[in-house]
Amino acid sequence: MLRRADAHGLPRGDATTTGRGTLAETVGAADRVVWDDTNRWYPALLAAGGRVERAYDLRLSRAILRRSALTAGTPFATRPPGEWDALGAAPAGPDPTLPARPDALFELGGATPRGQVAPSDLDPLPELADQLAALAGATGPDAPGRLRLLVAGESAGALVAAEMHHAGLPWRADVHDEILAGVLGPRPRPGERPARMEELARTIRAAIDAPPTLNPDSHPDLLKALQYAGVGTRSLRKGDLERLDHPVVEPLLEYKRLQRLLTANGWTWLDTWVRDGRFRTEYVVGGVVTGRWSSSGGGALQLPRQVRRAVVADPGWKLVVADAAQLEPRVLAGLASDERMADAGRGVDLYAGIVASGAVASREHAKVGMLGAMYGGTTGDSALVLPRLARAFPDAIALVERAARAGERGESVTTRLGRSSPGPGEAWHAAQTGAYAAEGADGAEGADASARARAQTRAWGRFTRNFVVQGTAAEWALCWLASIRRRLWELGTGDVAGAAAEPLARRAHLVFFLHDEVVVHAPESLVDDVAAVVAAAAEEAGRLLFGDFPVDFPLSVAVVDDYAQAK
DNA sequence: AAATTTCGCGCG
DNA sequence: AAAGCGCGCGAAATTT
Repeated sequence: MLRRADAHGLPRGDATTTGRGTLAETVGAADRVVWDDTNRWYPALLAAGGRVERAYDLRLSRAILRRSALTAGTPFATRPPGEWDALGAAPAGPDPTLPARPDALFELGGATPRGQVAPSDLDPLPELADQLAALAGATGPDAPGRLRLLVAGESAGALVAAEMHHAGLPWRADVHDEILAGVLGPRPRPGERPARMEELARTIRAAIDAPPTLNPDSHPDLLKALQYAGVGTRSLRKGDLERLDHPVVEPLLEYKRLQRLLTANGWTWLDTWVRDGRFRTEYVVGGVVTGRWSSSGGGALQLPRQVRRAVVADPGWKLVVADAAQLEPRVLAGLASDERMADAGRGVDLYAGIVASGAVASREHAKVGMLGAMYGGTTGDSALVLPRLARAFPDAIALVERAARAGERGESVTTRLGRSSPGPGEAWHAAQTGAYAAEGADGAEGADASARARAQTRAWGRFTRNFVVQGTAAEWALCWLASIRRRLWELGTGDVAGAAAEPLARRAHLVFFLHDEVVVHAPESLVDDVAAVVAAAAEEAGRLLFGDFPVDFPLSVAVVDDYAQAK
């Protein structure tokens, strides 16, 4: 069931019951759609050549409003969990241009996974009314406005995610194969190691006098063999191995590097995830508690730099790659209204600005210091320069410290637009009270328990410390994405061949998003406009979050033929 | 045999 | 021993 709504999100006209077949006609004239789950409707609509201008995603918005501290006093937030809370995300797709995902558990219209409610059973109208009431009842500075912006951004993100899945990331399988063959040797037969890796395996065995049966992929066996050969290591981590002085280290690190490429982004990956020159992943909007996106399929948010050369624009097209420079510290400056940090960020390089302010001696110190402040680092250079940063930027540092203390007390924290962190959970509380009981007891066990509890306390403080920054940065990114999407559409079609029936075929469109970075696939004739669009959108995002507070969000923008050229 | 855990590494 | 935040994924080991 769908419902027409006006520009304020208020229902207009009668409810419409529709099947997917008639969806394109049904929403064709609507300026805004409210639906249970973007993933359930939008892929088919896109496949039918449709597009939605604006949407309200009830599932995603509900998740935010049920937990937000800003709506905590409303009946909506305090009601016990209901059917809408059990609503699982629909799978993205099916996309007619792509065969079913190899591991797809179910298809649209098929069985509903255990424990999840089929959305068709639920009436969106009362749910929408409830959510609008919760929004209206939000409390705090600018409360309704901020939360409305957040749910609008989250919903727009869902549109972007579905559209990116539909369009796919241009991917040249032949270039990818070239990269693999260059490093690993030609594609081996199934079950065999690539030539270069087999060679390295032999070198590794020779260096530690191991039998030819030693499989370097077996951690326990390899670790034992290393210890037997007198290589003093207790792990196989790259960082640990690098510190060792032994002839086996170099071939072993090289082997691991190749093994990683082969298993994560090798020929199997190519066969599985690239079809007809496109890589399609499923973006999971709000997949991270902080509001960041995650992805499912192909490890899309971990594409190694090594293979990005295979991301190539179509003939007559370019990739416009834009990333926000030092997004998180800038967001922190805005969150804390720290004018001195905002000043330091006036240029393209905030860390250089911090050095210029005299707070620290080097860019590296500025960087590890800020990262430590936002992550809760307590060791090394990061801890060393923190006091200097705290003196130079007291407001910013105080904000993350407050967030950490709140987490240590078991309280939740909230982003700029109103996304609140989850509580620490039962095990955490149990450890706290358990440790309290153990304090009185003598002996190593009591001390142990309370040490563990303290470590957990601090760990949750680091989580909430980071939550406010990472979560607000994710909100900035949502606003950025939504603005880019709207502005790209307004650019219209480029001077390029393409099917007229396909809305994106001749328009610049988003094809990739990675936390603080976007890739737009654009007809050559539009690249200057696209570069202007992403910059204007970044400015708009900053204004939406921080109003008149003068914090800048500069971008680095590259117009390239392949993704690897961007950095 | 299937499900779950461990380790490690890629990305921001 | 733990260790600065957030993730997804694959192979081998381990458990059921």
